[in-house]
Amino acid sequence: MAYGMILTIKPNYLRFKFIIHFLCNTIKIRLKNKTHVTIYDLATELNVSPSTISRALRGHPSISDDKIKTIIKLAKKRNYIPNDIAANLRQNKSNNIGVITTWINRNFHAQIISGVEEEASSQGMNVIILQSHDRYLDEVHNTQALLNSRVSGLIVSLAMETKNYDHFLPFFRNKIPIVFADRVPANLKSHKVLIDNVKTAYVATKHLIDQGYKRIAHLSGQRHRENYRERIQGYTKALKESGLVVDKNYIYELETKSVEEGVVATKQLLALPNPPDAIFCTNDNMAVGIIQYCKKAGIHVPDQLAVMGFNNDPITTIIEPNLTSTFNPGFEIGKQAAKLLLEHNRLKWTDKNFTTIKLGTELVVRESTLKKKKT
Amino acid sequence: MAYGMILTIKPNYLRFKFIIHFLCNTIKIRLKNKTHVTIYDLATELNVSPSTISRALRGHPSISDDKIKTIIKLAKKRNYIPNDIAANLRQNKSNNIGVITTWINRNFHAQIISGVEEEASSQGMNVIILQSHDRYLDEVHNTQALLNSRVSGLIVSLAMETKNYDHFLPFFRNKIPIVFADRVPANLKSHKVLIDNVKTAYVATKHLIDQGYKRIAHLSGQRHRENYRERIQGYTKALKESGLVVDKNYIYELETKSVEEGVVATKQLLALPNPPDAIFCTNDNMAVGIIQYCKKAGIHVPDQLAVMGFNNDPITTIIEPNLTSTFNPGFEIGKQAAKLLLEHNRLKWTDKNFTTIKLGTELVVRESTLKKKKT
DNA sequence: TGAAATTACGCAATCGATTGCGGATTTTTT
DNA sequence: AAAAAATCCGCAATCGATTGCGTAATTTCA
Repeated sequence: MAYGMILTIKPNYLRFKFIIHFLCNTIKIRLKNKTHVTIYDLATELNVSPSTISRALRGHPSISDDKIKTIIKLAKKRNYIPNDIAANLRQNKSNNIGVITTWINRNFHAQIISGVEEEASSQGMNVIILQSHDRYLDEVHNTQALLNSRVSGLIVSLAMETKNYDHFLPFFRNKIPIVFADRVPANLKSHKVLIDNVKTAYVATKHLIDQGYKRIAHLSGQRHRENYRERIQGYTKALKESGLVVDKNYIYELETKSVEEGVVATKQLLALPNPPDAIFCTNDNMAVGIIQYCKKAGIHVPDQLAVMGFNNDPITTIIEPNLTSTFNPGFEIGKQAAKLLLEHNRLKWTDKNFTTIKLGTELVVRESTLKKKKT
Repeated sequence: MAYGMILTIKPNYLRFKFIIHFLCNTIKIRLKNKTHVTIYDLATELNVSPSTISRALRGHPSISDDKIKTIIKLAKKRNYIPNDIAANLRQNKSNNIGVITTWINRNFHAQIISGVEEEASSQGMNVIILQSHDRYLDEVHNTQALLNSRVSGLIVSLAMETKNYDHFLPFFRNKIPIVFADRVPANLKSHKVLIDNVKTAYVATKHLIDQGYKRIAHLSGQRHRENYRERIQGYTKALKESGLVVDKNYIYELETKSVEEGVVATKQLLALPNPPDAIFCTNDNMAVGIIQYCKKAGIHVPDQLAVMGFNNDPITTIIEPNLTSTFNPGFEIGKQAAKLLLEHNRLKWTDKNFTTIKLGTELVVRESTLKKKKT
């Protein structure tokens, strides 16, 4: 018995409409047990074609205003929900963009995602987020998943481990735009949104030098990840310009850049025969951890040791002494990346005109690097 | 001229295969300009049916091992990428779940998302994230988008503004499971994963009382959001049990719970004829902001004023004095929510057996509420 | 008034993978 | 050796929305 069943008639069956109706009412065969209302249901009810429904719902000019109103009214009444999956299949594109980040719960990266989400959803796009946990294999796996789900674009912040970029090739092959955000690959032609790492690190180091610090250490990430290589470059450049020696023992290429790693490095540095009088960290967490360690160890910051961070995380104004850092516009990076991506999709794909956007940063001086105490 | 074109033959056209081939090679008509390889392409090349390709790629037992190997080999060679959109349409479900949160870049919520992502991606699901910014209209809009994209489930942390839950009804109607996480609706039957807000607030308040504080204020969120109502309940319960008066002027229902709001409230509290000697905040940011304000204002924490937070954010161990707070398992909430959701999808939908998971919390005592100084 | 142009809508193919049903071979059983 | 049972695979419908092409009906123009 077919109670509460819904019969949808596909176009190629329209000619059998009455026959099927007859059969249903006679033999009471359950043809379907649907949950969602489709345009065919609406079409059957209004005795028009599905094309008309589709066009009406999207305000196509070739449908009369009367009909449009009637159709929209019925759609609401029947709780019609457009099926994006079907539309996407037909149009060979999806309305979501993928984001591969390292860790969602790191402030700076959350900022980026937040920016992406804001821009994307303002343009009717959804954001699919995957984490690589800084692992190469996770990143590869993520690209695979996003490829299968046919995202219309990809925003990536590279994992620390990643050295090979072949997993991005399918995107280029299939003309799916990629925008690298913050963690970008040096030798891959693509869209990029990032900060000027060399300059930012240079300015930060210069500030330390200007404050009179002579032996400046640098805790960075691994050199093969261009962000850190460039920061090391900027750091080195500043030292050289000021006639200071660049000591390899003063440069750490950390794996996780965790507080623990930072403190271990600090201990080693301070145990050197000629210990540093300043440490420039590549993130704020480490810097804060180091300041806390110093307090315990009775080392005065900034008099005995200056500490400088990176990213201008909210914690910079909580730790005492307040942490000098550099403001990097995470939210804006995400926003620009999304904008670039969506803009790209409106144009033709050309391999040549990849855009690189470098956003400005700002040194934020606080007490942790001020040799002369504030009054 | 058709150079580099790919010809895909749909099943109902297989019989015209040779005719079409002939025509193409003769008239050189461009039939298609495809980017992605499909199972039809593979089928044509291997001279088998698309069904065989589909089954082979998914290891269906009725396909011989030989053929499976050949097909997988060719798929790799041709860089075949399965089209989830098509599969999803056919199967009437998608492989992504939606998450509506308030703010991605708030630590606690980022933790939840992180948990969701971890569990979901371990089960081959993608996570679509949308932000409500604590606004009702954004939340409604977000549900709409996720409905259209046919997510196979929804995880929601309610916006502060939300009082009406009708926008979730379509999900129930269409049997799309919803799991509310942390910010749950009291009067809606659904899956829920959260903490015991009453108990947690009770324990926190009790701790203050035990420390000897008599006039305890509470900065909370708006009462219609059940999290905050329940925390106020727990707070009230503790006071009453200890024979302390519950003063309405001591309870604030804040809108944004920002540092600014918190400090303004604190100033008002301290200006009362009978000012509080302890403030229990519903998040850590406010609490830290208040401590910082107290330092400027020359008010000693915890001697003159105790400050307690909520969530156990990393900043609790950075501020001085360290902030007493309650550990709430954000990551675990997200993970459990995702697990519950995916489990649900494997079972039959029944309106009756909604699950509520309450996760344990933990009071983390630090200096900001210790009247007798630590030694 | 007859021809040309508009208006308004329908037909059926299409996107790409999945799957119930059935059939042709081959293998096993009796 | 005939019958029964596996084995392996193809056919064509299906999911739901979109869209090029075509046409009937109506309006405009000459």
